Amino acid sequence: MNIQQNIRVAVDAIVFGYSRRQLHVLLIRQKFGLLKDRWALVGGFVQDHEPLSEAVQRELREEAGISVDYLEQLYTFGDDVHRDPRMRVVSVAYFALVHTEKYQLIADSDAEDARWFPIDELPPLAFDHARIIQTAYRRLQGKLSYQPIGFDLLPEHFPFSDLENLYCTILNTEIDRRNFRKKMLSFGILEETEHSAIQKSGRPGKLFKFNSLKYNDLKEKGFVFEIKFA
Amino acid sequence: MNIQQNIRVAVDAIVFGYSRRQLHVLLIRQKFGLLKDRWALVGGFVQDHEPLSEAVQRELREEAGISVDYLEQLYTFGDDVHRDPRMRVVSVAYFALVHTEKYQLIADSDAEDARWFPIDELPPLAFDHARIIQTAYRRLQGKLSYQPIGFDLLPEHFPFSDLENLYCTILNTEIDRRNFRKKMLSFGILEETEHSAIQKSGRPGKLFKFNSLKYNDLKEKGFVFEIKFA
DNA sequence: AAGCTAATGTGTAATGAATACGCAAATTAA
DNA sequence: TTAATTTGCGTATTCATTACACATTAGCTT
Repeated sequence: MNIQQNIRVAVDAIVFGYSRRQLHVLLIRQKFGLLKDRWALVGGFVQDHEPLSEAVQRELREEAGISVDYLEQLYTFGDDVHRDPRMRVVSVAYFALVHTEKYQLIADSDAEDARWFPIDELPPLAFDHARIIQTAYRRLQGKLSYQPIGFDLLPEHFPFSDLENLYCTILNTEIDRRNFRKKMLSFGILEETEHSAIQKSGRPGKLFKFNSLKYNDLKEKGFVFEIKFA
Repeated sequence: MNIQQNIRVAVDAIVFGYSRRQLHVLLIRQKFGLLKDRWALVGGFVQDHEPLSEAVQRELREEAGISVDYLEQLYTFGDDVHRDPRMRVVSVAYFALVHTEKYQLIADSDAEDARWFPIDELPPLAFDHARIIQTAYRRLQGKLSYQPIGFDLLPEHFPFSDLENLYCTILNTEIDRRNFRKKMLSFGILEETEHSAIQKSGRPGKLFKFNSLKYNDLKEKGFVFEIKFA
């Protein structure tokens, strides 16, 4: 096999977090090169004997100090030959979600020049990263309607209204609170805890937790977690 | 940017065809190397200044002499560092569909060592291509239920029963003929033609054609072409 | 030509899920 | 105490899916 190639393989991670009723994306500030000080996705070149998904996790650790709760391959960007002006780079993008607890940790430690941005207040981005984020956002919206993926964005215990708000903001739609609750509970993947959420006003709500065992059980049986809105 | 990398980027195409009530996959016989005479997917290395999708089309032209009607990126296989025993190869797999007319042309010209295999009668395959085909097959099954993608596997004019059989065989399920017809027609993306299909027995059926203009129109408006089965 | 078989084409009742609400209960703030 | 707010539960209506029935039109057989 004698084919010489001059193409680099990179990975990029679109990490989503949710807090203060907003969807956030993790970005890091470029430290070197032409695009110094521009904001960009976490990412970098893959090492010769490193599986792609491990490369993502390594970059997330090195550049932002986090490990994620959900990771899946999104898309490989390699049709634009000049994505990176310096050389031909094919980038395998991954789509990641983190629980809001970890979220806080990172958001506070700004030392590393890693920061969360609300999805609708993104700064100018390096390369084609704006487009990549749009692709990831659409994927998130799509997945949310037939997979209970939203729990990876919430803390372990949460009031029902937080879950409802998450769906509203990410899908950018209005939901009937009562029907949403009914449908979501009917899946049988939520557990009521003993704790309650104390609030500024109104009746205190019970805290729920996601039961991943029951979820996996149902998923194996081919159950579909479709959730629609009026 | 000083990072030396020794990873090759390849593309592979999973081409599906449909005929004689069976789903088929296009394979080519390896002519060189360790895996000589093994069957494999159409594919090869990407050239330095070539977009990924063009690389796929080039390989399809060079190795099988076809152009496809539908092409979309499937997944990038690069977690198994020894997929290809000779070196590290990251392969971007594409998922393709061809109309049955073209199908016949290829199937007859066996000269190039390109052949169609029924999906459930695949020969031993090179590399991890069996796994890749399984991934593609599942994607096809998934897509079929919410996108009218099946028309890319049929000739321009077809009787309704052919469409129904396509759904049955690919999804491996039984369908109520009457409800399927009703639902499919309700989308408004099919046109009745003047022609009829003459058959061995039974009342002759009208031939239909897929109206891609209407389809694109509805798709833009966010219409969902979901089709379920009992 | 009459009758059988096979496939198409249309209709309709029954079922079940999604939707649109109403309203009581539990808490805080005034 | 009262108003405001949020949770939690219930129910009638609407709409889509499902399960069928049956007439129609052809070829084939006798």
